[in-house]
Amino acid sequence: MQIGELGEQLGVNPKTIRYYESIGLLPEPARSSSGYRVYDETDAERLGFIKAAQRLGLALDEVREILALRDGGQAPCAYVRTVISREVADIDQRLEELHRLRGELVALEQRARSASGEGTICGLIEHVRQKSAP
Amino acid sequence: MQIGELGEQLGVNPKTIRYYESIGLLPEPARSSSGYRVYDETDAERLGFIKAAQRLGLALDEVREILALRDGGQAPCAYVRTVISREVADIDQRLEELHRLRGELVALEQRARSASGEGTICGLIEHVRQKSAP
DNA sequence: GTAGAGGTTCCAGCTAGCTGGAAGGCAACC
DNA sequence: GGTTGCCTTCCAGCTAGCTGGAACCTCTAC
Repeated sequence: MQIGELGEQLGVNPKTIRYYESIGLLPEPARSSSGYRVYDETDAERLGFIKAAQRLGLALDEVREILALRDGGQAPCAYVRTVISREVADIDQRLEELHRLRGELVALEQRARSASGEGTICGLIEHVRQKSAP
Repeated sequence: MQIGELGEQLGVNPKTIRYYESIGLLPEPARSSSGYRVYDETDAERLGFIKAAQRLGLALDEVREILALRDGGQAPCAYVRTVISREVADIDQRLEELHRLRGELVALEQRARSASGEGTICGLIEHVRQKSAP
């Protein structure tokens, strides 16, 4: 498939795909006779992985490192294990914090639910609306 | 406490704290007679919240919105509830993705653990080391 | 009273991660 | 064969989120 289709499929701008290639996140793809980039499902999976990791707050540098580990899957070693452990510990902390944040929000919502019946006017709206007004 | 101490406590650069104030994430603090910013535990808690939310991948704009909800806690209403629900749904998705990513990494580590005894040399090291070399 | 650490404002510049535009090539349809 | 649309490279510019530096003030210790 061409770059446009890949981008469409994953919701990623073709520009971004070329950019990822330029910084070594995606391998240089095959080219058609006319020079167009040609991608396959492996590329799509990889791009999906990048986007998922990114949504979780990983920097592209970290993603690159993880992908490198994944790519060279043949003979991992002690060093690799430490890299992975660090990453997992990091994720665990994020999980915990996300849980806490979620708890806070849910508690807020409880308060919202109990405080007002179906009222649609409150000071908060004004507050929040300021976002849209310059 | 002064800006330096607050920063120290939370691991945040004083510059960053002033920046947060300038974009409305932190309220304008009290000032000492000589014009120094003076903070209390409430500010520390708020800054901690901001940093936690940020580590989870929330943009400062979103953090601002959540803080606004929190601040105006007196009379939440229907609109507020929808904002919160959206945020919670978002978090749930992130939680799920984080779990998946964690699973992948742990699987990778299993492979590492079983493949090599205590070997410290492998192709991966070279690969990963390229990061440090220009 | 002077040195040094830490505070102030203001303004400029930086990194990460894209994104837009120019200038042109290729493919497919009418 | 011309138009439309997607592709190419290259280079510049953008937003978010800081961060560094200049120029100056203030507190504390010697």
